[in-house]
Amino acid sequence: MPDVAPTVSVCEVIGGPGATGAVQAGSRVEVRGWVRTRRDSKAGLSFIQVHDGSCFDSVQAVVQSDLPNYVEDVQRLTTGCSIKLTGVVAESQGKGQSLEIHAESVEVIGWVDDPETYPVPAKRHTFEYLREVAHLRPRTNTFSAVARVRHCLSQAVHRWFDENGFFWVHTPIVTGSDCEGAGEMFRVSTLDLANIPRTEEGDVDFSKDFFGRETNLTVSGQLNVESYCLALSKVYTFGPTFRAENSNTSRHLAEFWMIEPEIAFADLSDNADLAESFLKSIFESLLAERPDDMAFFRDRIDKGCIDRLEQFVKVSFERMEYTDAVAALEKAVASGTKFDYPVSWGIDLQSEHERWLTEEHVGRPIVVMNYPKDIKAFYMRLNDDERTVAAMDVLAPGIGEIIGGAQREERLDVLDRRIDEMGLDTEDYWWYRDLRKYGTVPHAGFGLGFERTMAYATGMANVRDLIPFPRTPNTATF
RNA sequence: UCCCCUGUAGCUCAAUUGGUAGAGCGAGCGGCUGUUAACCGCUAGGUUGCUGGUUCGAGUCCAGCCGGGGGAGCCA
Repeated sequence: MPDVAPTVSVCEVIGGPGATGAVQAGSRVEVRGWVRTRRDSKAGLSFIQVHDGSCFDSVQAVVQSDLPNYVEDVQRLTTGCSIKLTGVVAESQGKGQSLEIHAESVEVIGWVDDPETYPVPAKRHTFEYLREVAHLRPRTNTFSAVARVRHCLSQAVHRWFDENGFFWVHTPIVTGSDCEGAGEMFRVSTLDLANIPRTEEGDVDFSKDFFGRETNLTVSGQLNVESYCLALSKVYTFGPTFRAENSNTSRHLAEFWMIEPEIAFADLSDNADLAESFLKSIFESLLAERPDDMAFFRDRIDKGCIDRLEQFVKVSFERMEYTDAVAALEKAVASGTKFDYPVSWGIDLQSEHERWLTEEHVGRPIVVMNYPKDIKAFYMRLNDDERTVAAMDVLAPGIGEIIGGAQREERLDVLDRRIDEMGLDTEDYWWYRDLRKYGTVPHAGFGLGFERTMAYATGMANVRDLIPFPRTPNTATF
């Protein structure tokens, strides 16, 4: 018997997703991880479930009572203890797993001081409770699965863009642009709050601040990424985004991650094509790479999640003009469907309308295109009808809007007119306008909320449970 | 920010018309078992979110505050 056993992951031992197959029955290995449960048999052995996060399932270690530290250590193990064990991988005699580890030694690395107070014992917990122990919730089945899915989708995002000729652009987190216009912003400042410098007029004197001007956390990388788009043709951002809106819903976070591709020499239809093939691809990757976690979400969280994704990657998105969407809604109202908000051309679609369109009307993802110009941002391209802009929203059943995007206004005169109409100041957009002065091209892009995408994929109902440490109004504990 | 619901043991919840708190899970101890949401028995554990009020008496009624959840708006 060799003295050294190679250290391997639980995933390698039990042959989970992505395992290399290097570990077979008969291999002698070392495994490190945390105890999920311990079951004693008075026949003189204990069963320890060990997880290390490398895949969904834990591995069962079978420990005989003749180990020297069986009584003083092994029989005192409780949920959450960290251990290092060596042993031989073997076919299991019991049901529930095919392979297990017959332990030759068990070393306790870290005890759980007081099992009575361990916040995540092996029992059911509500998600609300687990948010209060966000530092320990990744040890639960659900949150380790969420973490792996998050990683898998993140990698799939970068891989897809890379393989399709996109460049990842790191747009700034701190922005001096006060004109991003996508909601309330968090101020970034080093001014002494107890002693704020004032101008002669009595206003806050931001020239004394760190950047010599007013700065905030970004609400979108779009304006910045457009400049790289008009040089590198196909670009994207993927990073944190901050909104200081006082939003208290299962779909909003103050800090969330957003994916924003931007493509040059492209129109709204190209944009919708991009959204569709991109989304399909990352979901295909998820289905292929995390069957263990997805099976868990199907069994315990949302029965339909796998079917839904399999459908999603097969079926083409429904595309619908805003005008036709409103017509469909009006027709529904005429035949008895009740909405809290009235429907007519010119309104922004309410959540209930979007839900009806995607869930009732077509039953799958839908791209709504060409919205009235008055309800959309200044930078969206004005259509020839002069009433609508080339905007699009992708709506998904159960989650609502996951993508908002548009073809951008590339004509300087029209852009200036729109800035004017919106009561904004063209001076503030000098560099953005430069992009239209010097070699402008039609271009388009969109923003995809990463946590919402995860919610759609997993069936998890609240975006607060899809980001490791959620930030919401009144909550930034961890 | 608005509307609704909610706050009792470590966790999830009970407590009849106001009469000073119970269960399940978890934890500890013991029994049993190649066990696996294990099972059986025993034990410990609560100034009922906070402050004030009504009452002989408040978990229960009232007011304010704080926390949590759901929905709306805003959006991703």
